[in-house]
Formats: sequence, C-alpha cells, structure tokens
Amino acid sequence: MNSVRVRFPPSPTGFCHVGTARMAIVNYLFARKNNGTIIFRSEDTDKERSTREFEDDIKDSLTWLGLSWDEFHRQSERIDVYRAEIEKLIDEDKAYVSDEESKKDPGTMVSVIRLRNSGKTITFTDVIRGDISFDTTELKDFVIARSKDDPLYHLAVVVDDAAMGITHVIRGEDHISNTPRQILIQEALGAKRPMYAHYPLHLSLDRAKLSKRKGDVAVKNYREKGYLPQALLNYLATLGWTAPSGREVLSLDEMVQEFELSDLHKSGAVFDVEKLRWFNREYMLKLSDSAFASEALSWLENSLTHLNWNESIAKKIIPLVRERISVWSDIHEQSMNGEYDYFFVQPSVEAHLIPMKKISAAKTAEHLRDIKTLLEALNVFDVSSIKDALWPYATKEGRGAVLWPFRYSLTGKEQSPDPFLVASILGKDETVRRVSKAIASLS
RNA sequence: GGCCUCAUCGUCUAAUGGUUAGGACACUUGCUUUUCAAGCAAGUAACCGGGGUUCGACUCCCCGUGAGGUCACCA
Repeated sequence: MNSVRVRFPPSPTGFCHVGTARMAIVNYLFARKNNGTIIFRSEDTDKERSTREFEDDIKDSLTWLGLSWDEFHRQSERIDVYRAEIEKLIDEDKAYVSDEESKKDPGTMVSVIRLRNSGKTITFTDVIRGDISFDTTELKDFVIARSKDDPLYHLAVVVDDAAMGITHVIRGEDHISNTPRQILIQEALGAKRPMYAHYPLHLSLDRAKLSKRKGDVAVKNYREKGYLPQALLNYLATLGWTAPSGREVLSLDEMVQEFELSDLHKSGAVFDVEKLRWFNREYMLKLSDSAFASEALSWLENSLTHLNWNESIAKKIIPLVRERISVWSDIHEQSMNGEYDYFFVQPSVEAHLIPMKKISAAKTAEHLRDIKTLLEALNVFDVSSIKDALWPYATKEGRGAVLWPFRYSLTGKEQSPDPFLVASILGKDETVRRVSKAIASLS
C-alpha cells in the first residue's frame, strides 16, 4: 500500500482565512492519522495578487494553530516543470495554441493555450459524497495556460499533484465543479487519479459562504482578539466533523486519534461565534493560575490606560477577572466600560442609590456606621474575616438592607462582585474611607 | 438560468428500519450566604412537503420545495 500524501494548497492572495485553516486541519488530521506526508504548496501563479506577506501570514497562522507540514513548495518556482508538461501536451496535440481576442483587454489579441476536450462524461468517487458525474461538453476547450511560461491554476494543480505523488485531494466543496476539468487535464497528462474528498463549507449567519463583510474571517483577527489557538483549532475541526467518541473538547492529538475522513459531514455548518467563545472559555479554564495571571495582567495594563497603573491592585483582581471573561479581549471591553475602575480610584457615589429600595437614608446611614465600627475592629482583613464579622449583623438587620449599601459604597456600581471580596482587595483603610464617605453623603 | 451538492431543536449535532428523537451552545426558570459573574439543577425547542417501499420509516426510493456551491485569459 502506498503511503498517504496530502497537500495544503493555499493561494497567498490574502491573510489566512478560517477556511484555509479548516482545509489545513482536515488534511492534517487525515495525514497524521495515517502516518502520511503533508505538502505545503503555495499556489502563487496569480502574479498580480500573490504576495510573500500573505504567504508568511498563512504559515504563521497555521503554525500558531499547532499545525505543521513536511515539505514546502512554491508554484512560481516550478515554471519549468509546467512548461515541459504544456509542451508535451501540445506535441501530442492534446492542447493547442489559440490566437484570439483578449478577454482581459478587449480589442487586443493574445495567444492562449487550450486543452482539447472531447466532452465526455466524467464520473469520480468522492469519499464523502459517493459518485459524482459531470457532462464536460459545456467546458469546451478550456484555457490551461496564458503561455508556456504562465500556467493557470488547473494545470499547475494537476501537474503538481501528480509530480508530488498526492494520494488524497481533500478540499472544500467549492472545488467539486473544478474536479471534472482537472481530471480531464490529468487524463491528457496520463497522470494517476487521486482519491477525492470534498467537505462542506463553513457558513455565516445568513448561511452564505463566510466573507469578510459578515465578520472576522482571518485567523489573525481571532488571534488578536485573544482567542486561544487550541480553542479556535478545536472549534474549526469539530464544526463539520464529530469525533466517534462524541467528545467535543479535544486536543489536536486526540482528534488525530479519532479522525476518519468518512465521518466528515455532508452539509454546511454555520460558524457561531458564541460557541467559539464557549470553547475558548473551556481552554482558558485549563490555563494555570500563573499563565492566566501574566496574560491577564498585560491585557489589563494595556486597557486601563485612563488610570494610573497599579500592579499590586491589578494582581489582586485577577481571580475576579478570570470568572468574568471568555476571551482575552473581554478584559479590554470591560475595562473600557469602567468595570474595574473602582479598584484603582474612588468611585463617584450617588446618594440616592446608596439605600436599598424602600429603606430610608437614615436607616441606611445607621447600617453603614455599624459596618464601619465592625470593620475597624478587625485585625485580619481577608474575605472570610470580613464576612464573619458582618454576616450576623446583616442577617439580623436584613441582608439586602445592609449589604447593598455597603457594596454600592465601595464600587459606585449597581452591579459588581460581592462586597466582601471587593473590601478585601481594597484593604481596610480604603474600605473604611469609602464607607465613611458614603455616610457623609447620606446626611 | 445551466450544472453539482446538501436538508433533525435558533445554532452545532447523535440516530445507520422499531428510541418517550439523545447531547452541546444559546435562551428561560430555580438553587447557590443581597446585585453581577461563575457554578449547580430543571425547562422550552427539531425529523422541509408529498408520494411510495415495508408489519414498521428521521433513516431506503421518487417528485417537489428550500439552501449552498459553481459556471474566468482568479485560485
């Protein structure tokens, strides 16, 4: 049995698209599962749109996701190979040079190379979909190269797949209709037909092909927003494929173990950012405390630019941040919304919001004075001692009536973490200061 | 429009002729030492339509309908 050889054939005409990532993931899983070889082939025959910058971005993005490959080729460096094949086709009269009016520049004459097409019906077997047939008459004698030194996509793909010994062509279903013309070229070349597998595309909310206008489609967008590579990888892989074990959260190695080409779904799946966020949170929860803290700290520092940076306070709020985010950029959004400001600066407190509903200002002031007294008596100021000191009192007087004003006095916010936690982070002096200030504003 | 492909909760999916049609995300509700978050528990919600085949169809066949892809001197 000949060993499996697959390819990653991105065209470097844009930043790495999630569809490119998905293509790579599926090919990677299949190849690694079968101890195969992966060939990264930069399909840059379109000289006008291809750039080295995009090629680098695609490599970086795939590597970031944890993927790898075994060989690297660039089509622009294989022009001699294509020319030899084109000349062979012309010599054998399977292709011919045609002088005609340019479609790109109407009015000017060009000569292109067309494949002689007998118009037969091509039937191929798709691993995912079964047999697919096409009548190729309407393809006519299609163009395979602009000149002997300027091959077009279909020709280059077929020549390379044959030269590189590709055994399995695994790609999106947008290529189904390209397959018959590639088989026609293959047969003219006398090349062996590989196995084909066309998986469905990922869709946007409106069920159309994912496009830039409808949201983020570049891997780098997700990377910049603070998604973890394992989460994006896991989501992209399982959107359109279900592991036989039924598990949803899987590492790359675990996916390799469970992967079967025939388990790929047949219908397109909508890319749902909410589900991606859930995956990301799952992976964030797996991070060690120190790994989480160092990354969170840097996001906080870069987000709280409107405040004087205080690293010791920032470190104290890390556990609380951890419960509240799914993606690193959530830290930025929450910071911009001022959700953490009160830890760093005194909040502005509105007197009428201090009392809990239906409790008088006088009664509330009384509660706050009692709280202040209880707090001042504490020697240890951690969450449990604060709670132990206040809980009996709050239970006796009414928890909401006591705790709401206490929490609001400390945060100036109607929604926030609980007051015991906030007080412990602020420290005894600052806590007492804020309670005193609230009492003053009530009178 | 031609050709090709596809069709289970809002979304991702399980089921391979016999199930009270299961799970996940989201959502709703409740619980969890006030609020928020997190956590826990419960709940709402689906077989595109019509014909067949069969003792029996989500599962098989046909016809509709709908959705997507593709029709380059791009890839």
